[in-house]
Amino acid sequence: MGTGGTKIAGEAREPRDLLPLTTAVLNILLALADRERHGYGIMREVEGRSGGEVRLGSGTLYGSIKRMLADGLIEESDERPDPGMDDQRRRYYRITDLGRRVAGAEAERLASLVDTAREKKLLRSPRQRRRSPRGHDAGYGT
Amino acid sequence: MGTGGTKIAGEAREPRDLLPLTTAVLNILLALADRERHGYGIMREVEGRSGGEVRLGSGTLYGSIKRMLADGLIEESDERPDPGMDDQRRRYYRITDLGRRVAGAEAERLASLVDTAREKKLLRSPRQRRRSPRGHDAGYGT
DNA sequence: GGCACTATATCGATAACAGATATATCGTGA
DNA sequence: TCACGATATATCTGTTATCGATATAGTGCC
Repeated sequence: MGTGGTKIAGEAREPRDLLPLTTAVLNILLALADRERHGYGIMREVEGRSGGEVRLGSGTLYGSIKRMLADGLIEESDERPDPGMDDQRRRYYRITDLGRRVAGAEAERLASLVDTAREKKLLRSPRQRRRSPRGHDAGYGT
Repeated sequence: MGTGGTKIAGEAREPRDLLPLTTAVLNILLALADRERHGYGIMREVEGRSGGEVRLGSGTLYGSIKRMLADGLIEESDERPDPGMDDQRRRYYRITDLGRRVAGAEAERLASLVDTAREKKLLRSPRQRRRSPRGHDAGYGT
């Protein structure tokens, strides 16, 4: 995953063996952190959360999902979270405990880089809030 | 640059054309933020700052430097910051204004991801300080 | 002189990426 | 009912970044 990571696919049981993550993988884990979603729903959540700036190509999305399944970061769900709308093409995914720990470890790693950037005066505001105008989870995933 | 980035090498004049950055490129920019350094010195600064966890391979390092020069993120310096120790093999680099802006923009992007991870309860501590036992800039670069 | 460390650079194999393409289903409205 | 745009998954191709190995050589010290 890293582009630049040390990991043994399919055998890793500890978060650090899977780090660092690519932005795509981290974004997918973040999208799945609060609820199960299907691939296309993940795509829209990421795009919505970033205000349209981050976009996952379908090749990146489905390629990442395949690898993440093999690594045990996510797993497929049999449930249909949206009973009223049962599109049979959809495949839903759920984040695993390992996925949570890996995402947390990666976020800590990034937070450390951000801290360094602050210390070295590369970030203007010491603590800024930039969120998109509207909520980032309105309707995605259904 | 990204693994996953939209940029036109050599033509970009605005930070966003160069985003997202790879971890390697961001680390190099952070290492150069407070002083000029040569390649090997960058390598040790990154390793030291992360407590030995992040390591830049030489292929990654010099390949990144070449691209960053082409993109105008860094430039070569003629000065010898360490007069007493003048190793002629060394090539020193300096961060450019563009490099500063790009690093800042990237750090903001990452800070946004970290915020999302906090909101979704993937980070235990809301604000942690993890620095290596000793200062991270003791002696590197000389 | 000999040796470890410093220092830059390139090469090959691998992995991840974007975007295009393929295929098919779904919802809506003419 | 049929056409169409949006939804949805999947694969393929070309490009790029990465690691680790390899090459080459200067430096400091005993």
